Amino acid sequence: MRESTAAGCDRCGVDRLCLFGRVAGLRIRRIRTNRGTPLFRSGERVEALFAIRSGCVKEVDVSTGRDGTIVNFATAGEILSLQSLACAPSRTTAIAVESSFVCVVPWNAVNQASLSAPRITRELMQLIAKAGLEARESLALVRDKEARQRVAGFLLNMVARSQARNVSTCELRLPMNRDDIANYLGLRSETVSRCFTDLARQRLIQVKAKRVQILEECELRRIYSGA
Amino acid sequence: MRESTAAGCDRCGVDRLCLFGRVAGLRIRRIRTNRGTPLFRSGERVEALFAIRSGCVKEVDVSTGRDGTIVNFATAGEILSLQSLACAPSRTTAIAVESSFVCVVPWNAVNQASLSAPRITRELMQLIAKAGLEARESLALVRDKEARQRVAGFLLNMVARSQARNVSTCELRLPMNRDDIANYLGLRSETVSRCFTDLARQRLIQVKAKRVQILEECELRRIYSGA
DNA sequence: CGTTGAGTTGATGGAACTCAAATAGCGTGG
DNA sequence: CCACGCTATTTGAGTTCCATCAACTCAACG
Repeated sequence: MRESTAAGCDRCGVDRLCLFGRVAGLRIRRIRTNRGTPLFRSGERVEALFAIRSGCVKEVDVSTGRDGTIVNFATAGEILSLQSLACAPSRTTAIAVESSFVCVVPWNAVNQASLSAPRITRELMQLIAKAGLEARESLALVRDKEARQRVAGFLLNMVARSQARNVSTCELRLPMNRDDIANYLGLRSETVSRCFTDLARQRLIQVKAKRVQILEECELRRIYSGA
Repeated sequence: MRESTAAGCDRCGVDRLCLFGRVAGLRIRRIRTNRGTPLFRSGERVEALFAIRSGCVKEVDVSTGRDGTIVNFATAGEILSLQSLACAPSRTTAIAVESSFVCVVPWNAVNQASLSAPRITRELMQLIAKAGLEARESLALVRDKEARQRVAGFLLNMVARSQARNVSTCELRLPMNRDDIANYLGLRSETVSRCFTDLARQRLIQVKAKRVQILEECELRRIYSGA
């Protein structure tokens, strides 16, 4: 709809692609999704790359029984469907956790652009590899860790990602509800809740619904890495 | 040492790269590692892509306290260090689980080759994306699953990977010991052992040390996906 | 035959799940 | 503004599953 370098792109993780894309004439569409609305569904062929401008989108693996498992939360500045080029139909469904603005960059446009500029190819590969590393990190987050550690790690991760784009702050707004957090961490919402109150009782954090303040980041980090 | 298309390359996951590489003059070194020997260590800059020709190599995240956590087993035909281009120093250490033969393909050679042939770039991206997807799968394997399910899923995964290169067979040889399996699955070796005997008691598998026969794959699959 | 290391089995406690009930938030309409 | 209903979250009690620790089996080896 708009020019790809409109206000906010400088904080967007895809900005480099956008800049290169502008050179090659990349067309970028922006869409708005409401809470609960899917960006793409499991089984569909994903033809585009989704860059989250604002809001939060969860990627859900619906193949694993029940209501599926959340494999990733993508927040402002992050990119979705990076590994979709590997398998024709997507294995995940992407659902907005809250109202979100998303840039949609068609894959063939990206590929076009990357043909003319090898640097784009390189950036792209690094982004894909990074997405893989993040999957490994969330693996480390849930395996061998008990509930308190997982929750601590989750908070630290959210803070780090929030600080990557905002000014350094310890005030955190969690876009998703407890059930989603629990799902993502392989726990139950009750357990997550207990951990929150537990950490709050120790004065490491302060919780008020979706607002969390990190009071003792160091101590939290100590808990995460096996207190 | 040898020509890259020597006997066995047709079963190797990297064969396409090798073939293209031959065109561009890729130099491929082959090395042999004994059990316990590291291919590369955490913190080192990984300059090459490692393709396992035979044997088994485990990738260990040593940052997570104790003796580290195994994030991946690479067996014949699979490729290691695909996401190393995303972060300068490797976050994992790669250790041979048994005596292994490995092809070492320098990254700059790969990049050279990919400059001249866009198809190689594309293959490479798909391989990297696939590695990311596999990380997500192993995430699904340990999260929300109880011990029996994890072990069942592990066996199914090993069988599938073994069948991808051998003739279809239900006879399986596990290259790694129980501790490594337990580590990989986020369990204890005792628990893995119990699950094995449990599944064997149900006549779904037959276990004899490192040799496992899959008797009822369907039933195993049923257990994996939440019996 | 004793030693060593890997693997199995048994007994026990603790962490997290389950079910259930209480409480807090939040938007809606009176 | 307050009452209402709805949902999200917190808290409590009982149960299950797995980690822990320890004993035991088995095979390989000198």
